[in-house]
Amino acid sequence: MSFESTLMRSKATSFDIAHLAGVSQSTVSRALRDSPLVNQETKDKVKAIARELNYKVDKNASNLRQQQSRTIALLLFEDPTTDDSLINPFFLSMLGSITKASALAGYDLLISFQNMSDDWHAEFEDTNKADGIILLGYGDFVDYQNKLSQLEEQQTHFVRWGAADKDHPGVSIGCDNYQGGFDITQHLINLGRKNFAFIGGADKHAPEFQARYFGHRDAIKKAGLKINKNNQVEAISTENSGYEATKTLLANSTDVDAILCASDLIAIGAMQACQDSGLTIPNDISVVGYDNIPVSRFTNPALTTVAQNTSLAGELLVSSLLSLINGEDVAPKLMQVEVITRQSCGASAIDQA
Amino acid sequence: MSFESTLMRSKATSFDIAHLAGVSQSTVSRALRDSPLVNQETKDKVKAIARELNYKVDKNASNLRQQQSRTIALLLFEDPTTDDSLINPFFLSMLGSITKASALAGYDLLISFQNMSDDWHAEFEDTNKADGIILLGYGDFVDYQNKLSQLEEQQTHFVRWGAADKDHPGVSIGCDNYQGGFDITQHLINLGRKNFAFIGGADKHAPEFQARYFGHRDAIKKAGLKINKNNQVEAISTENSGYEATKTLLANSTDVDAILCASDLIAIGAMQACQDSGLTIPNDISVVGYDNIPVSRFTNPALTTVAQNTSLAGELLVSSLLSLINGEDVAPKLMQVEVITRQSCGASAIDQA
DNA sequence: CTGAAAGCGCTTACAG
DNA sequence: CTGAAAGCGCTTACAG
Repeated sequence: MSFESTLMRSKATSFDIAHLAGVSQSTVSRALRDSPLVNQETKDKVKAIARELNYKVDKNASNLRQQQSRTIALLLFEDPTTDDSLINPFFLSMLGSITKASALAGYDLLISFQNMSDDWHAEFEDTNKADGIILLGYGDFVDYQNKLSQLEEQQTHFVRWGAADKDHPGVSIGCDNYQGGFDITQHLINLGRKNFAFIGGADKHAPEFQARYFGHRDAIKKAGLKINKNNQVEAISTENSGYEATKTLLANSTDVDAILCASDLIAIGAMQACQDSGLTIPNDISVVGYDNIPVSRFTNPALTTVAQNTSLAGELLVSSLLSLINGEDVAPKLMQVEVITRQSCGASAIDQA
Repeated sequence: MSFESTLMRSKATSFDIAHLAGVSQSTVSRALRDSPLVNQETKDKVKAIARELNYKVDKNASNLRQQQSRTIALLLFEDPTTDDSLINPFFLSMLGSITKASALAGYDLLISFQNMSDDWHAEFEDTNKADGIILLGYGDFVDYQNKLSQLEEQQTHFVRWGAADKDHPGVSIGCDNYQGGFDITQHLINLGRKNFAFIGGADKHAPEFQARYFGHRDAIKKAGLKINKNNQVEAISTENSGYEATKTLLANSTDVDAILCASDLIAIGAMQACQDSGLTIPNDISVVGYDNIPVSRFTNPALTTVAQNTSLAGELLVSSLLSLINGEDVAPKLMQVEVITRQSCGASAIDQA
């Protein structure tokens, strides 16, 4: 036992202040919350004493009484990552704006991994630890969807980052993945590329990736070019998975001149695989990504990619959730995307030709 | 008003379970917490009903009664960043392990920016929202130190990432910055570099940077090389600041052949400034960084830097804080660093010469 | 092994 | 404008 724990200060309560101010505890409570019922002089006196005693309202008592927590839970999917971060860098880039938006709204932000508890669907709101939940990421969408349905059944307040789809439960905030896939493919077509490959899932287990694939496919069709189904290779969003998938692709297809990766992490692995196979990017082959993660401007060559506005995303996630908590109806939101042209697509080389 | 809010489910309480199980509410409480006092059959019955009703213990009530929150507050300094992330990437890389370590210990993690509230030094523990605080980052250490002293005075439980120093308040977990500065400079000396510059603060406003500088300086001295005081240029940890400082350096000193940057972010700006000035890295000049942030392996050329074990750091931060909360004495911890050799130092070129 | 009761520190309806 | 009282949903000392 340390010295400290024996000497532990006991925190002041509203009764202590009431005693010192010569008023009732109810008046203290009202004064501190700036109730119009309380005389200004009384307020001033109470506040002065509170300040002096370093008094802070006990959140547990206050929350219990008011049956709310003024807290948002942010649940992150624990991703497999190359480094020790455990979190997809794209989500990491939203964290600042989510934190800021929560604070500005007067809400605390609780952060946790989704898979640390089987009960994450109930853990937060049912215990009154949080008034609502923000969900970032998932492993397999099909499994995830079941959990979402449970959340909805239990009338939990939640919003999630991801693909908007009428069949999917809950309110989603996401970018227009179809358009992103279309636009960046169109960009490659404009650059003269003809034989495309897509690295990443293209089925319902990863609906964002799937929408990107559909946009990609439709841009190719519209240009009257050929689609080779064998040139779509599954990958999860990691460098390693992108590397392996690209190795597989290159072993089977020798004429590919452009690879669209479903994420920047995949693209980093894909570039490495191309280079290890003796291909020069972008001269022999274009490689582009999706997400515009911080690393993407530093890869060699710098990665052409699709940017999603993470700052706005964070704000929308928070504001939508708060609306939901307030009992308002909230529509899913679809944000615009932007193609970021750098070197890996071959834009500069070809543009100047 | 939406349909939902009218139909709001009312959560089950321990009294509901007691009623259904035909026992007292105290017994329900004991059974749910697996008290050895309760008969196994009673426990089973109570637990079954709780599961069925989707019952969860109300945290506010439980915390209020127990006068603890089982929550840790993580306070991040809001950094100026080039993108919208607002958080230094080095701290971001600790987030996963902190989150994980907290969850494993049964603690919730509250996350907030330090500067969102003037009162952050009291906001969390005094309100019983958190049992203790983890501090990551700061702007100016001198200002920060005052806040730390206040925290200590109020007997708040806190740990911080940073330089251990007997004069600094509180328990710190950090890496051996002196050694890191020494080792990477020694590495450059081994490579044949002779005229050094240091970009970053070297005074008490940034003690980690200062320790790195001292290590740097002592390595140069030990090798019998000259130290040019004008070759230390102030910079905060951003790419832009690193860029500007390096521009200033290059305008005044033409013979520098190696730059040690106090952080990777600074180094990224420094490399850009060198390249913009027509210098080739590492042929004309070596540039090395500190932190081994995710981006550092992708810069062009890849950045030689000093790695700090962020995964272990997160775990130590959490475990130290929990010890403090439990009234144990906790010693500051100093972790070892490791030089990560990549291309920007010129190792491969020179090694092979 | 179980129950009745107190109490954690607030907010707020009720009464004046 | 102010106060006395109830009650939010638990945990735990006390009594049996």
